Amino acid sequence: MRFEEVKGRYDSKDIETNIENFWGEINAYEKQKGKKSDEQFFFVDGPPYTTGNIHLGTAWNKIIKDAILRYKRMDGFSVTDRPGWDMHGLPIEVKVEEELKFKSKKDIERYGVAEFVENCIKFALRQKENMTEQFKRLGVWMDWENPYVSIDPGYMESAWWTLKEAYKRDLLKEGFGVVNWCPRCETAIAESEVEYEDMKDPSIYVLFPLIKEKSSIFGEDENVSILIWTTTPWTIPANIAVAVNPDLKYLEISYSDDGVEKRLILAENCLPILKKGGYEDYKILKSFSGRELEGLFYVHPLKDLIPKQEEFEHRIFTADFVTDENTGSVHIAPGHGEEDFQVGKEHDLPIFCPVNGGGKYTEEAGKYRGTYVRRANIEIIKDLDERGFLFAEEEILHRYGRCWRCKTPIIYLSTRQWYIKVPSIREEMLKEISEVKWYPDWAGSERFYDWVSGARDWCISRQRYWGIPIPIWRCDCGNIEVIGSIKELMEKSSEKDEYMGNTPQKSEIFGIRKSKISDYLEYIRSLHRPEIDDVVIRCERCGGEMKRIKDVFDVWFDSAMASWATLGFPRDKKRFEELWPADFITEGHDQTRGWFYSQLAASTLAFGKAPYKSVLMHGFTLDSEGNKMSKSLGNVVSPLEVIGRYGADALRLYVLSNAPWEDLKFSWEGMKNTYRILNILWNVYRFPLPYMNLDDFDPSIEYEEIEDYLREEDRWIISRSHNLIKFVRECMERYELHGATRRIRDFVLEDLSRWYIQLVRPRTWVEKEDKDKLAAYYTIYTVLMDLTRLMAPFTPYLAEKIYQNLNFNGEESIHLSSYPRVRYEIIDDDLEKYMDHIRDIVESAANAREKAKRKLRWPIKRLIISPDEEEIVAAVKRLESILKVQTNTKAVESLSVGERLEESEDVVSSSFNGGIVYLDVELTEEIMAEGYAREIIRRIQQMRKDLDLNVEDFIEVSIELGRDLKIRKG
RNA sequence: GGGCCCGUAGCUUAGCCAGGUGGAGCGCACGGCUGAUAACCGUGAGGUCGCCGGUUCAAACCCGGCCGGGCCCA
Repeated sequence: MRFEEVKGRYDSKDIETNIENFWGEINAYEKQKGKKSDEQFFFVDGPPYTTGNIHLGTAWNKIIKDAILRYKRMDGFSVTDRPGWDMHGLPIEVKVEEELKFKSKKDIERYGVAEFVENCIKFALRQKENMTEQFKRLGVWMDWENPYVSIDPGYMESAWWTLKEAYKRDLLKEGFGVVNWCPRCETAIAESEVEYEDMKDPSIYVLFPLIKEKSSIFGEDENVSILIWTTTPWTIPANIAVAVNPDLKYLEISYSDDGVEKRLILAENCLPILKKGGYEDYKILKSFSGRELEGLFYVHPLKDLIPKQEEFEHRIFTADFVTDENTGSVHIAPGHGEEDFQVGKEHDLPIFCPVNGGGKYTEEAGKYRGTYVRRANIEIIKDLDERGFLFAEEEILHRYGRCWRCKTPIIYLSTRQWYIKVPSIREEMLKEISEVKWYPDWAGSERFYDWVSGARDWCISRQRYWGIPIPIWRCDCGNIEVIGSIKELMEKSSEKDEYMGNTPQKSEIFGIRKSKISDYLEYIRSLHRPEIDDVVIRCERCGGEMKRIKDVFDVWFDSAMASWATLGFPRDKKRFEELWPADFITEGHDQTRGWFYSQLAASTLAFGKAPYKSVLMHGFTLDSEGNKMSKSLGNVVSPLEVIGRYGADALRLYVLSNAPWEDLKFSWEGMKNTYRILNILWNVYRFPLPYMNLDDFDPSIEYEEIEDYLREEDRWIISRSHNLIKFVRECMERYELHGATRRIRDFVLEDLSRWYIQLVRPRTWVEKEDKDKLAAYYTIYTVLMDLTRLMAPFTPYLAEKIYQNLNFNGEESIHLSSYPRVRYEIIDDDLEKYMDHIRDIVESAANAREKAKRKLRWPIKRLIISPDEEEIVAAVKRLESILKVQTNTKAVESLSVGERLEESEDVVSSSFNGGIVYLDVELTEEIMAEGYAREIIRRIQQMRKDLDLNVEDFIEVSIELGRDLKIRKG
């Protein structure tokens, strides 16, 4: 038996286990890697963060990548498919802190940084292993044994090199800036590490009394205050200024407060808020533009409690960002807000920030010293009220940021941090965006372009432990050294004999294989904190001791290097010159401000060039309602659960049928349906096997040998399959994976299962040697072989399974074979068009039968076509035999174009796209005989089925006829 | 509040770029086939193409506004 006959339905679990083992046995992946090609496809994997498990989104991401990489390999490219892992950063630190039940940084210091970092290494490595196993289960072929990891000293060195490039180009600066700050983790955190959610906060309106001696626009007896609004009372101790919009209209209002006449200033559109303070009676006295208010002085309302405030002058400035919401005047605390900071910088104001890293007030906050800022809100409100400055107070539910790991509400603090001066290279970056091919186009030209246009300085420093140590050494004299490589550090280090003298990491970095290193942990630790912090450099300027600044890099800086760090650059320049920049990357649309951005910034500063040539931006996975999946909503679907129920192939085909750049609303219904399609394909595949075996079909037969025996339907399905190949290839070139998969699904369902297999079935039952039957076998075989290779990137297991059974002299694995190529000469577009018409007519005839209540089992005397155009006539003429069989008709007639028939008792009609079908349903004796015969057959078959008989079981039949029927011979 | 994307039958969606009869699958109702059979196939019902306005002889499609969802930012 040439082909293994297949019993039973499509069983994904069985197939996928079986094929996974098969790949393992023959080392399929390694063999594929061994295939060399001159054509390189340098793909860079966006490294997932190693925390917890994969989810549906990361699964989709890797499946998209795998489908594209498999396609590229089959199409003859040598593919770089090294996966990456993002393993540093706060999320892991927080996990480890949780494991160790730590509450603050002090606990870490007490425990020991070295031990803590070692825990982080172990945690990250453990998660990496977990997630690798899960990705593998999706059928993803990547170089899992040899991933790039951001914690490898070799990788870290690339980050050092990059920072030094920034330094050389004067793109690195240290400066004060306002950052998102987690008071628990006591570090700056990235915007991406901030999670926004609704929170209740006070919402207060505060009067800042103007100093009349310095405010000439008011009369001498006027005690006027400017009204501001804030949801962070705790920032008022740090208030330095008030901002108004220069172009808005402001009003001076007189109102009565417990009988005392008072005056305040607010924006015209904010009048309604007077009611909030309970002041229904008021008078408008004057109006000013914001510009006229500029330069007025006011008194800090809590200056008696905060002595330091006595030292500052408080003034009104104008700023365009101020809107006429709330009061139209914004309280400015340059130490506690980005915009505030900008105002401060512009006007050279003091950056007053009386809050420490732990979120508590410092000495400078006077009365409030030692209090945790959010806890001080109530007291501050009370103090304002006692002094008569609290105009109104309420509560507000608004979105407020929390540290996404430890959930502590963040605060904004001005601190000294290290920055990459991105605005200096912004124009270069924008230019590079247009050099990149974006899929879809708007991902680059609109979304990303807009984002980069607003690019600001990139804060790269973090006050934490688990990250790439920033390679800046500083001397007390102010001199700094930015170190670009381990070698450079060793040369400059005054203790180089002790540091890294004979440790394994040195060997690794200078080219000795990792397998010789006895202790991988030690190797990784060598370049991390705290070991690295002990290295000192002799200051060239003053001869003093330079020490490393304590900061580590923002993790986004790590992954920004991926495209060259994965090539070992700068140590290995050859591969870099050969491959860089990346041909292709693909990630979710959240990476617009993430990896797409960080890579572009780093690459532009280091090479003046985008690190990727093309980018596919994909969507997010949402639940069936279109809401995001989150643990708190309880709507998370695990990819492993999906695989458990329907298999990896079905999951892959399902997610790949979604337009990549659109969000994917996961539905179990959709999964079920996709599984069903694979089952139909499975049935199509297994149906001919027994017949082929029975006839000892030889698949080595060539098209030219059998060409003359091919029926029209054979030519048709072959033509269809080559048009399919053409279409799928075109889609893949544009990364329109959904176009490809949907067209394949349609082909399987419509062309193969519902049409060709129905047409071809009777031919396989002929029990003698027959060229017509052979032609059918050939056709099915050829079409299946093309189809299965076409599908290999999408459903790698099922494709392999079918291939392994059908293949006779091809590659050992389907994934080592090449992608089908179009044979234009066997595409017959006319024939395909004709067949469409025939299918329309058959469908319409079925419709007419329904009207005439005539089952398909009963033949029809005549089928008459009234065509709207000559093409229909041609189609009917060429494919008449198919039409006859499929409509179970004795005769087919065609009228001339436009000619119609009258309906009658025996003639029913139904229109189709191209004309009208008439059925002559007159019952002749012959037709009745045939009809009843088939009724009897059907009855017998049903009884056989009810009795569970086999095909080869013989039965005895006796038939009793009703009195109207008689035996008719023939 | 801003940028980008999405909004088509009960559900999942094609069509929109290059305006001119809105297609499909699931589900539902009815039926067929009985040599793919715990499968397969057909017919039918079901659509204000998110809402409003504009351009046009003609708009699901182009333009503007609004509403709802997503991502990112403020």
